Amino acid sequence: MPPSRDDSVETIQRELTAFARRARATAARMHPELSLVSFTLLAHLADQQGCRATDLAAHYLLDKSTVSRQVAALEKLGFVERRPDPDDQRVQVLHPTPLGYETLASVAASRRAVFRERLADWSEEDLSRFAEYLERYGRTATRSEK
Amino acid sequence: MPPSRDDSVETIQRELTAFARRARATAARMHPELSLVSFTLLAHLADQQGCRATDLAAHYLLDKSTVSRQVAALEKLGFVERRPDPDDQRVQVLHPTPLGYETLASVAASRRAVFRERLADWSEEDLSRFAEYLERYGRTATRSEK
DNA sequence: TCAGGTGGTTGTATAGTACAACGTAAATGT
DNA sequence: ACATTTACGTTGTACTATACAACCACCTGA
Repeated sequence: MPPSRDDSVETIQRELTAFARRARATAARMHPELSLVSFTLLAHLADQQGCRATDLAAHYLLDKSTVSRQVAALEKLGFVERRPDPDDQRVQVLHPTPLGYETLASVAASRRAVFRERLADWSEEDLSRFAEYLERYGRTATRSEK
Repeated sequence: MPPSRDDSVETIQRELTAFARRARATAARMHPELSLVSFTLLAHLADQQGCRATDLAAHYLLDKSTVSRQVAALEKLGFVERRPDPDDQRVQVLHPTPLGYETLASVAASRRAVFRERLADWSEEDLSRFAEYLERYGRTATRSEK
């Protein structure tokens, strides 16, 4: 007998919740030097080739004060540098430093390794379907939070 | 062209991470009276029909001090009661109170509603496959953290 | 030009978490 | 049987991530 719609929803909810509960601690244990949040912010900077604190806040639905402090921490660690915006003196354009890029690459690699190992015995087809489902879920979830 | 194995792994990682980052805040906004963690602990008590603080800590990989404080908070809110264990005076068996069951049911219902709405336009087949994938992922993830 | 909006920091408060030290109770080994 | 070790739980302390509010400096448009 196939699971009912409600059963599936229940399972999805339970598993995502469990994952959320574990994620931070796991990430922190794996990379004491770069928390889940810092990692994400730094990755975004690398991806965007620099952006403003406000952009980070908007993109991740964080308060600007939170971003301000996270960025300050990243700067203190030497992972991020601030460049003035010639068109607007209020603005600081944030960029990863070479050390930032390096650290990001190494953390990203080791995170990837963990996931890859964890998903080692999945078929290619299952992997791509799982990825698709998560993206789809992420799109609606993000939308409803805005 | 189908995505490569690495692309899929990358996506899965990114989406799960994004979800983790959002989950707590979202849950807190939805249910100020019962955080994600409290909810989870209370749900476990209901599910197990009572258990010890140590069991909660082991099951959720939390420090016993964390559990102690969470339980104290739940008790203060009137959601949990402690019963002595006749066989071991050190032990307190934790049970949801009637109010605890009630609150749990209402929060669970509203959480379910959010998920149901979010997944409303998914086909039954996609839902059940997504649920399966998450369970499968959860099993390996849990194992590798222990 | 000046009123209101924007970018960012800082003060304050809260939740969740870990680790260490502790008290008490049970279990174990000699 | 007693001493040692282990187990359960609490409390003190500290840290991270977070939000909100107050603020300053700067920009923009009527």
